[in-house]
Amino acid sequence: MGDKYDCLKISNQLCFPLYACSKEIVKRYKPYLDPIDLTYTQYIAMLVIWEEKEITVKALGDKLFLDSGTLTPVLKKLEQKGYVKRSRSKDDERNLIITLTKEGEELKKQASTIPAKMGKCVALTPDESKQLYGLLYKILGSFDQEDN
Amino acid sequence: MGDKYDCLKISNQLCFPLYACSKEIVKRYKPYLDPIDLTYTQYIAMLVIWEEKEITVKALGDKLFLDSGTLTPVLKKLEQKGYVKRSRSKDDERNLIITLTKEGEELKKQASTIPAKMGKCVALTPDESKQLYGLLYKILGSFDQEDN
DNA sequence: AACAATTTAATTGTGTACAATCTATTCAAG
DNA sequence: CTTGAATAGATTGTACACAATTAAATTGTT
Repeated sequence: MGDKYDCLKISNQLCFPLYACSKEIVKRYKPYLDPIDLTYTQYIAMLVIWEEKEITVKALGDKLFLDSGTLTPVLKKLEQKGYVKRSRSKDDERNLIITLTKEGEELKKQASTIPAKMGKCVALTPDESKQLYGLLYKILGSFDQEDN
Repeated sequence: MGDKYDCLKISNQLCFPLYACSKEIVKRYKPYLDPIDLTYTQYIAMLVIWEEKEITVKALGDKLFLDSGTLTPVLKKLEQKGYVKRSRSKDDERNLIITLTKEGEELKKQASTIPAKMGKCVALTPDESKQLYGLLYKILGSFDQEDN
């Protein structure tokens, strides 16, 4: 039992269940996001925009761990759907400021029922969820540091 | 503190750190996978193929939580790189069997150093890693059940 | 002021992911 | 044996995700 290639077994990888779990949960958002015409990526962008009211693409990217290559098309989509406005900062023309439209603000009400519905789909006790949350943010925190 | 929209705060989501953590770790595989000319998806496919020696696309998809829409191009790429062979089963022509080539088998040696290198990049104690692993597979297990 | 270095977004190209559909093969009921 | 249902892969279309590059604006130094 156990040769020198055991380390390559899929069941010995930590990254794989992380990757699979993430994908499977994101997939389960779809039935709840379809009615408000958002994809998962658009949804988490909206979460931050709802919270911040106004944010640059750079700051949004830092919070979501996404770069402009991903965010530019996502934000153009959200603008096209009428949920946000994109405009350059007067202070510094390099910055693109994202702000909410009235429709975007309205959407918040409908979205507010989603977290509770999704909570039921994760088969963990509240305590286990808290543990998982803590472990994930411990990893993410270490990444923030190494990136300075 | 805490209004009725607190549930929408990004810091109250469990899925988001899962999604971010998965992406960030996958990204950190790149320096180790580039030298053997594999992407992360190609790598996890190879992990299973190394283990199984011979597997159908369907069985591979079940293990990786991926469907043929994703796997077909990935496996064609791996074939093109000379690491695997794709051929229909004689028993049941619907099944496509993936087998290792000699080059694919050789690659295993070079890949075997990767897990240890990646282990260092995750800032968890061995005990925490075990905890995280357990929680993730608890979630994945519950998904397997609901899918029958 | 002048210009090199930095910063912010946008763009381009490659590679997933996945829903929906299609095709070929096999299975199952009559 | 035959037709309808089921199964396995492939295909198509949409949407990320990210590396690498580009372009515009700003900052720092002289």
